[in-house]
Amino acid sequence: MLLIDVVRVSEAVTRTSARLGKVGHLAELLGRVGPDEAEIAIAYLSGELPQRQVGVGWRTLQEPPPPKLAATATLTDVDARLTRIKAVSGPGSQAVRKDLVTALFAALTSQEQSFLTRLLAGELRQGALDGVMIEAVAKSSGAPPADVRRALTLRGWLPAVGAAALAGGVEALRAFRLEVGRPVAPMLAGSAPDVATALQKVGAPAALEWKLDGVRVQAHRSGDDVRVFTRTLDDITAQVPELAEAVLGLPHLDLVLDGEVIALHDDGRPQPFQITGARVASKLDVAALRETTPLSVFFFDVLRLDGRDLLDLPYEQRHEILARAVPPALLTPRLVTDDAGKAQEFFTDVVRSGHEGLVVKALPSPYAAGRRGAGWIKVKPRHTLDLVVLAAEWGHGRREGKLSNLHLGARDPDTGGFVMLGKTFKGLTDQLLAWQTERFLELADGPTDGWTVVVRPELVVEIAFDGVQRSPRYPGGMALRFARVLRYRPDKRADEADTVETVRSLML
DNA sequence: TTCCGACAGTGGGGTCGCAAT
DNA sequence: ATTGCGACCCCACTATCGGAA
Repeated sequence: MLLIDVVRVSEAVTRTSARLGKVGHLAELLGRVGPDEAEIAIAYLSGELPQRQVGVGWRTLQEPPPPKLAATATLTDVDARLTRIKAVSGPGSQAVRKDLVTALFAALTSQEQSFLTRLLAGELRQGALDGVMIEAVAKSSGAPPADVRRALTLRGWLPAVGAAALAGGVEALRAFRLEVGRPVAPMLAGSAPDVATALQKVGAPAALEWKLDGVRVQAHRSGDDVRVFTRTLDDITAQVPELAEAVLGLPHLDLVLDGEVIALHDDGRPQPFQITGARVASKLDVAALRETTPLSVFFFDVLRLDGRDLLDLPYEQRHEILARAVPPALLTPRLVTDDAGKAQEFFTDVVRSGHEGLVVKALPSPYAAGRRGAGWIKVKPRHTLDLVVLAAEWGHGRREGKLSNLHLGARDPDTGGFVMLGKTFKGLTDQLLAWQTERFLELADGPTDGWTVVVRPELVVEIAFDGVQRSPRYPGGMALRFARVLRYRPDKRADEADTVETVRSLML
C-alpha cells in the first residue's frame, strides 16, 4: 500500500467531525490493507510508529527538502527507512540521522511530508487516536469492540492487536492472554473535586487508598526474572533495583503487581516529585544513587498470581489476594468505609502526612485497563492564588488565532514589579479564549516575537494549582505545578494580587 | 429529549542521556 | 562545560459525539 493512501484517509478523517464517520473512513482503509502492512497502517492512523520512537522530533523536521510531485512511497519503504533512522547512534549520528530524514522526505509529496511531520512530532491532529481506531478495527474485522479493547489491555499495543484482528477475527483477539514479562495497559483513574463526590461516583462502601506522588510501576515476576514497567509501558527494571529485590523477596514465583515507587525521607514523608522522578530517570550509577536516594515501593493491585489471571475479579477480591501475597509494609495505606466523615478524616490525614491525596475505588470493579473509567477516582487538595497576566502566546490547532497560553506573575512588593511563576492554557472555555484575545490585544505593550504578546500587567486571574516546586527556569526560583485558570477577577487590581512571599510560603 | 461517559486536543514543568558546540 | 534535542515522568481541563436514560 502507498503512504498516500493512508494520508488521504487521514485527511478525510480530519475533515469529518462525526466519530462514526471517522470510524467509517478508517475501517474502509483497513479493509484493503494487506496483512504485511496492516500493523504499519494502524500505527500511522492512530498516531503511533511501529518503532514507537525514532529519535526525530519537531526540530529535526524544520526545513524539509523540496517535495516530489508523484506519490510513490510505500508503507513498507517508509517503515524500513524509519527503522534505519532509529538505529543510528554514536558520534556523527545527528548529521547522519538528518541526512536520512532529508532523503526520506525528498521521496515524498508535500501532502505526505505534512502527514509524516505531524506523525513524527506526535501531533497527528486528525481527531482520531486509539479510541477511534479500536472502533475501526472492530468494524473492519467484524469483532465486537469489547474484544478489541480487551486484547489491547492485555497486549498494550494496538497495531499488533489490530493486525491480529484483521487476520484472524474475534478468535485471534480472544487468543491474547496476560503474558508475564509483557506489560498490561494500566488502569487509570478519573478525578473528583472532593472525597464526598468521589464516594458518590463509585458507590459505598468504597476503598480509599493513599495517592503517592511517585512513579507508577507494574512489576512482573517469572521465577528469578523480574521486569518493571512504567505507565507508558517502558521498561525501567535497571533503574529500580530496590523494586526487583522486594519482588524477589516474596514467596510467589509467578506474579504481576501494580504499584508506585517513591523516594521518602527517613521519617516517611515524601520527597518532592522532582527527586523521585530524577532518581527513576537516572540510568548511570544507579548503585550510588540508591544510597543517597533510596526508593520505596507500595503495591495496590495484583493482576496475576501463581498461574491465575485476576483482572476480571472484583477489586475487593484482588485486594484480598494481594494482602495475602505481600507483607503489610509493601501495601499502600488504605481504608474501606461507607462513612463520609471517616473518609474525609482519612483524606485530611494523608494530606497532613505530606502525600498527594487519595484514590477512591469501587469494590466490585474489575481491572478495566487503559480507560479512565468510573472505577477509580482520585482526589487531591487544591490551592488557589490571584495572579497577574504578564503575557500570552498564540495557540495552535483549534486555538489558532486565539491568545491561549498565559504567563503568570506574582506581585513583588519590593520592586513594584511581578515575578513570573509559570504558564497555563488550562481551564479556558472558547468564550474566555475569545474574550481574552481581544482584551490582551488592547493591553499589548512592547515588542512581540510573533509568538508571545506582552501585555500591561493589569488583569488579575484566579489560578488553581497542585503545589509550588523549585524551578531552575523562572526568576523567583519557583514554579506552579499543574496551574489552571478558574476565573478572571475583574474586581481586583494588579496591586491586590498575591505576592511572591505568599507563594514562597507554600513551597515546602 | 436530555444527560453523561469516553475521547481527542491543548499544551504545562522537570529531568535524563546523548551529541554537538 | 554548556547547550540543544528527544523522550518521558508527572498532569488538568474543555468540547464534542453518540449511546444511555
